[in-house]
Amino acid sequence: MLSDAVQDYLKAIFKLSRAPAAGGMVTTSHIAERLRVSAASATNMIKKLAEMRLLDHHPYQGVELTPAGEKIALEIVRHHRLLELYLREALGYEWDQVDAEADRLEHVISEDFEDRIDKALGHPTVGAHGEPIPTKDGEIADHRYQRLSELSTGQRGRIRQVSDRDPELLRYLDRSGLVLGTEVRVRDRAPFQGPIRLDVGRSGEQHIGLDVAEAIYVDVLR
Amino acid sequence: MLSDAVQDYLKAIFKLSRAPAAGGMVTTSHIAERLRVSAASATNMIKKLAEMRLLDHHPYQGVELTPAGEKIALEIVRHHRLLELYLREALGYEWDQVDAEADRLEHVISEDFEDRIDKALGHPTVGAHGEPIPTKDGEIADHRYQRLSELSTGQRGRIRQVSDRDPELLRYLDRSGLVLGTEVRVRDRAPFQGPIRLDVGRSGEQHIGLDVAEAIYVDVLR
DNA sequence: CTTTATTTTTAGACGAGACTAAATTTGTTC
DNA sequence: GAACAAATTTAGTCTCGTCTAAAAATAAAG
Repeated sequence: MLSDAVQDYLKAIFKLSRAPAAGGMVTTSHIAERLRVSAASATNMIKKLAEMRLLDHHPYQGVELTPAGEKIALEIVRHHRLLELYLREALGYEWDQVDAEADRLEHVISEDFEDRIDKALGHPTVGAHGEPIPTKDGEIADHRYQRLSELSTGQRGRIRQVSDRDPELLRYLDRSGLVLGTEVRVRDRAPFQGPIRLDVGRSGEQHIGLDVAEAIYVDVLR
Repeated sequence: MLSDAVQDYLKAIFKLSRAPAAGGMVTTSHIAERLRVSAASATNMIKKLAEMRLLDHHPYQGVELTPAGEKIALEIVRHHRLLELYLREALGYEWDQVDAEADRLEHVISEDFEDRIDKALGHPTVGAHGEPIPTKDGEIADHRYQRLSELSTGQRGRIRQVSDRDPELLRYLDRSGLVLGTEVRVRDRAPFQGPIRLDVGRSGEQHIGLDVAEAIYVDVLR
C-alpha cells in the first residue's frame, strides 16, 4: 500500500506536468511549493519515488513520471474528481468546499467505493469544473481547449473547463455567470494586459481581468 | 489534530471498556490484541495518551478513559456508525462490508460531512447492527439489552443488536433470519455449553452455537 | 570567463509509531 | 513465603516523512 505522502507527491507531479509551460519536466521547487514542504523534503521523496521506479529523476533538472507512476497518479485523480462530483450531487456541497474534503477522502476509499459512486453519478466523464476524469484503466481525455485569454476580439467560445485552484475564484465565476456550457464572445481587449470585455450567454456583459481569463478554458466557436 | 493511531486507540479502549466483564478497566494486552500490535507498542501509546490526559494509566493494572478521552472516542464512534449506515443506505453496501470502509473513512471526514450524512439519514439513533449512535455532544444511549445466550428455555425476545466484530458472523446471521427486529423464542438448550434451539420469527427454526447466541442482544418479551 | 544569485542536493536530526528482547511486576501454586 | 508463569513495562532499533543548515551545481550578469 502506498502512503498518503507518496500519493500526494505523484498527484502533484502529475498535475504540474500537465500545467501549461511545463515541458514534461517538473522541478523540485514547484513540487515543494505545491505541497507546502521544504525543497529538501521534496528531494528526499523524489529519490524514494525514483527508487520505486515511479518517476525518472534528472538531478538538478527535474522529474518526469514513469508510466507506472502516471498510472497511480491517474487513479488518485480519478478518485478525487469522482468524489468532488459526488459530494456536490449527493450531499449538496458547494463548488468551493469539495476540493478540501476530496483531498482527504481520495486516499482512503476502496475500489468498491469508487465503483459505487461512479455508478451513482452515471459514469461521468468530466468533473465538477470540466476536468476530464481518468478512466479506471488510466486513460485520460486530452481536450486541448483554449484559454479565454488567448481569444482575440470578436471570437466566440463555449466554456468547457475552469481552473479549480482557488475557491474564491470559483465563487466569483459562479456569480458572474461564467459557468460550464456558457457561450462567451470577446467584445474588446484593453491594451497592456488590461481587462477583457465579454458578452456572456444571451444577455450578460462582464469585464474580467486577464488572470481570470487564463483560468477559463473554451471551445472556440466559428 | 489527533493522529489516526491516537483515534484508533481511544476507540478501541472505549469499546473494550463497554464490553461485558470489563470493570471499567481495560488491560494493555486487550488493547494490543484488538489493534493487532505488540504489547510494548500499546504501552508506548498508553503512556502518550496518559500524558495528554486522555486516559488514566494505573501501571500493571489497566487504563480508563478520562472524560476528555471518552468524548473523543464517542466522536469517532459516531463517525463510524453514521458512515456504516450511509454506506448501506446510500451506496448499497452489504452489512459485512461497511465496517472496513468506515474504519478508514472515520478519521478523515469533516464535521460538515458528518452533519450532511446525518441529515441524509434522517438523524438516526441506532446503527446498522443496532448499536446506539452517540449524539454530536457526546451522549450515548445505554440500552442494557440481554444476550440471547442468557435466556432460558421458553423465554422470548426481540433482536435489538448484534455484534459487528466478525463479517462472517454477520453474513451467517443474515442468512439465518436473525436480523434486527426479529422475534425469537428459546425452545431448548443443550447441556454442557451446547447449541440453542430457537424459533425464529413466525416460521423458522434454527440451532445456533453459544458463541453466536452471545453475539445477539435482545429485549426480553413477557 | 569569473562572480554572484538561485536552485538543488547532502548531511544530520527529530517525532511518530511500530518492533524485539530483556527486565520487572503481579498473581498463583505449592 | 518461595518459585514460577503470565502480563506489563523498559530499553534500544527501525522506517517514514519532515525539518534546518551547509555544500554543490546551475544559470545569469558583468
